[in-house]
Amino acid sequence: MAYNIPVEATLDVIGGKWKVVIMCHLIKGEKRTSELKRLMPGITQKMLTQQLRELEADGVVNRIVFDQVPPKVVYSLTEYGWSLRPILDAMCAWGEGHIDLTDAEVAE
Amino acid sequence: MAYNIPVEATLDVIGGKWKVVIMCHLIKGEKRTSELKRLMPGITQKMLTQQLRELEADGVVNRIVFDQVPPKVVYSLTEYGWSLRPILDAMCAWGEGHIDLTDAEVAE
DNA sequence: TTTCATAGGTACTTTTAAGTTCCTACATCA
DNA sequence: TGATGTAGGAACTTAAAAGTACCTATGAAA
Repeated sequence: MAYNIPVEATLDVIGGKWKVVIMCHLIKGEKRTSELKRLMPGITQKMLTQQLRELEADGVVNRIVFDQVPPKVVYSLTEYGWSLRPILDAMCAWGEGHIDLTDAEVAE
Repeated sequence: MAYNIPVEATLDVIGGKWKVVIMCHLIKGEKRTSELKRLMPGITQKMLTQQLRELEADGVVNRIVFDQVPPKVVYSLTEYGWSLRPILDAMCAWGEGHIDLTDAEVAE
């Protein structure tokens, strides 16, 4: 598909409500499914799996299944996923610097 | 509202299908509504207005109305909006470097 | 033996995002 | 005179995203 502006290609990969959050967690190291769920109390099992599948299909996330019971699956960023790091870092940094300043700065 | 991770604050402001695209255009200079519409052939008048209103409400975009007929309205980034620039730059750069490499790189 | 935790799958519903169509006002130009 | 461009409002519909509830398998621990 053709884009009107290159940044749309980026949005295709990291757009949506959860992908950036998931990747921000994976930046700090690989995580198994249950860890991610705990880190994101707002996400449902279904959405987590779905988003991880899409990230995997885009080559951004790696999925490693351990053949054991109870099941163990570990997710991590691929090399390709690491190429998104400047974006993730910038987004995280901005968020840290502007949490609720949207409201608070007016009062200050 | 409380966030589980700071980056959610960022997503609150620039999340969605159009906001990043709009801001990427505004980075290059102020634009009037019709210009933005031409730059984004896929957006509808309604969505454009709606997204600009939200960006304005978040203090990211400036709206200047010229009292003339036919109407003229010019949008630009506020100083606060400029603080998002590192994110926008990173996203644009990634998009430029990875357009359809998602498909092409496999073939190569 | 029953319960628990794990990593999902499936079917269904709800919510939100986005799109469509039709409307206004008025100066300008053909 | 009548069409054109501008910026947007309002009502309505459709599509996509997200959520809910319930299901599986199995080894280990209580």
